[in-house]
Amino acid sequence: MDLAPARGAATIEEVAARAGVSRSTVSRVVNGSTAVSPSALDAVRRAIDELQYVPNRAARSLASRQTRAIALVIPEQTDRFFGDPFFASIVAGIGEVIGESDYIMNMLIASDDASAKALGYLRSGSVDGAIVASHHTSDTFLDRVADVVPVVYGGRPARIRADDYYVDVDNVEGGRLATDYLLERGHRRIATISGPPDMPAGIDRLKGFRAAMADAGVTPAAVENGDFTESGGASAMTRILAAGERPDALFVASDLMARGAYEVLREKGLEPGRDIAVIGFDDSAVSTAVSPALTTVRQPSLTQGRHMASVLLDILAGRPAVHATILPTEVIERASA
Amino acid sequence: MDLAPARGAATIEEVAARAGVSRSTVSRVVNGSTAVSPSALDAVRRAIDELQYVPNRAARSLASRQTRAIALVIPEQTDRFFGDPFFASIVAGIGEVIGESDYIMNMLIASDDASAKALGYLRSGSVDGAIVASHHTSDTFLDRVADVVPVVYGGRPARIRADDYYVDVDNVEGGRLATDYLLERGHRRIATISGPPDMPAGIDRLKGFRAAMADAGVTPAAVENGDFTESGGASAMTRILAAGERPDALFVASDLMARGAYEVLREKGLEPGRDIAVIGFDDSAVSTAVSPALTTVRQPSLTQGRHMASVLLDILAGRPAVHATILPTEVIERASA
DNA sequence: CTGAAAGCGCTAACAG
DNA sequence: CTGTTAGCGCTTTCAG
Repeated sequence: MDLAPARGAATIEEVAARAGVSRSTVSRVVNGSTAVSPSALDAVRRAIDELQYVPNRAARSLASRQTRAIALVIPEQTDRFFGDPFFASIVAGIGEVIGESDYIMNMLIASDDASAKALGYLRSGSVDGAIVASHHTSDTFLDRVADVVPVVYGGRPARIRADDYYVDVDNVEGGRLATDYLLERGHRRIATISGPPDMPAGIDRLKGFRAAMADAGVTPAAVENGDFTESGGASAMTRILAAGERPDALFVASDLMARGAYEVLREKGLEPGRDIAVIGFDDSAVSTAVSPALTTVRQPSLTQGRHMASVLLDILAGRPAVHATILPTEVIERASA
Repeated sequence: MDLAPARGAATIEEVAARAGVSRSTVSRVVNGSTAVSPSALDAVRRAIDELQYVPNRAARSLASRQTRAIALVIPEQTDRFFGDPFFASIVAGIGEVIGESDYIMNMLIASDDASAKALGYLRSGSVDGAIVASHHTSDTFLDRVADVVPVVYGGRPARIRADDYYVDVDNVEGGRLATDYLLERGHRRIATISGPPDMPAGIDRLKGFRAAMADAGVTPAAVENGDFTESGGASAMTRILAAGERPDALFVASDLMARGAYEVLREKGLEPGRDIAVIGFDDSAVSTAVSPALTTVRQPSLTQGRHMASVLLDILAGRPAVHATILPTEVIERASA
């Protein structure tokens, strides 16, 4: 705030003057062009250093028509975003890959009330592309983003369009695996706490559950939907228990909801893993934090995040990119089922 | 991607042409100037609508020398950021206030390996100001941010400079309150699991602990530092128990660490709240999620977040802003102490 | 109330 | 290898 190029950073012009070259030459070294003589390169580097020069991003993007920035859009309320370990993994995976690129990533929490602003931002040419971390069928504003910049979705979009890009886990298969696991162990009064009916992940896991049950000729004991939160899982559990005949096994579409179910079960004097088999979905940190440790369907969220980022980078680089990537799931056996 | 202004959004020029006015007039309506005739205003609005015009942010910021964006910098590893409910509250508070302004907020996770990139971003004129959500003494790169844009720190900066702005909770007082609470209930063999020694919040809470103990003429049974994570709390607890005489009370500098301590205590057959009094710090969601519910020191994180955002908005608007805001803490009595 | 003109700081052909 | 010349899309005086 004192020495250095005063307040109001140095410009390329000043660097050029100090190095005794033209703006173009400075621009070349900044952008790593090889066509610069060693002496010029040296002079420019020194000047940049002395002036603490950092190119102005707005000017750069205006001239080059690209921003070297991507947005990570989170269409969720803040508390759900932070409350679910799933997002932590996704973000970590994305951050890892973007971190190695020369793009900067900025996260936008686009909860309902902030979606208009987020949309405006994305449409104003502020980023070269976007990753949308989760998806509700009600997120219509997202469609308008894809009209302006390349978008990669986390999870199958509610309405797939031919040129969409997305990375998903095989939720249908995961739901089926979980259900088969329960079926194989002789359970027949199987209930499920499903995900929200407005999210593809929720819909697909339930679909897998239903398919497995149908294949086995077994009728579901109960189907209640939660919203992927702990409290949502708890109230779904309460409803199931209130409904009548107690199930002997339970497929819960997310670990967090399973934790909520655990609590309700215990309140009713039912011990998970002993009185009722419970299998979750995610294999997030909560599955080992609860007791008994939760048997669950593992979904590779970190990998999913990495893939999303790679696909976007491919698109931006003009490389051929895969439209649909589906990652496998597997049952992780622990103590609850 | 088809109709509308093709790919490559409409420009102000096109809007002006369509509305039959000059660029200046379009600019005026976009920026809400009153000096526009009703008829022109109407024509421009219609044109904007038809063309789906959104001003280019780069061009705008280049010309106006402001970005209408602020950065929320998180100098933490991704897993700690997501793992600690403290950040959820801070972000929610900030988001709330920024959401009502016409600034857009972008979150930057500036973990060690990403800090150079983040710094470059902040210095490239991409934002008008920044909020730094937490602070380690090792975060020297942050000092260089403050040289370029106004910064508001969450928590007292490690080295305060005269013109710094920050919003903190009274950590020293909080540590003292917690300790006094234990002392007043007759405990004398009091240990503490402190925060990381490189974070002001950790340092200050420990300082309060020490001051209260000294005032009471009692020597601490043990002082072990954790790192504000659950596992850090667990290993600190293990060390305390291994060290010798078992304490009868424990002040843990964060709820999350207290949860870790709970586990270790139980493994050793010690029941929190019965065999050993435990008081935490934060009053985050985990304090009621654990059993027995954790007596803790409440810090108003949501409020802190709101304040941080307000201060930054004040600065940016050229309004007088408060340099240091210190928020009060209070003990919330529950079952563990 | 409105248009013309002059940049903001940078990149990108285009000559040399 | 290097400088010159045009803009990128917008805001902002300054006249009128």
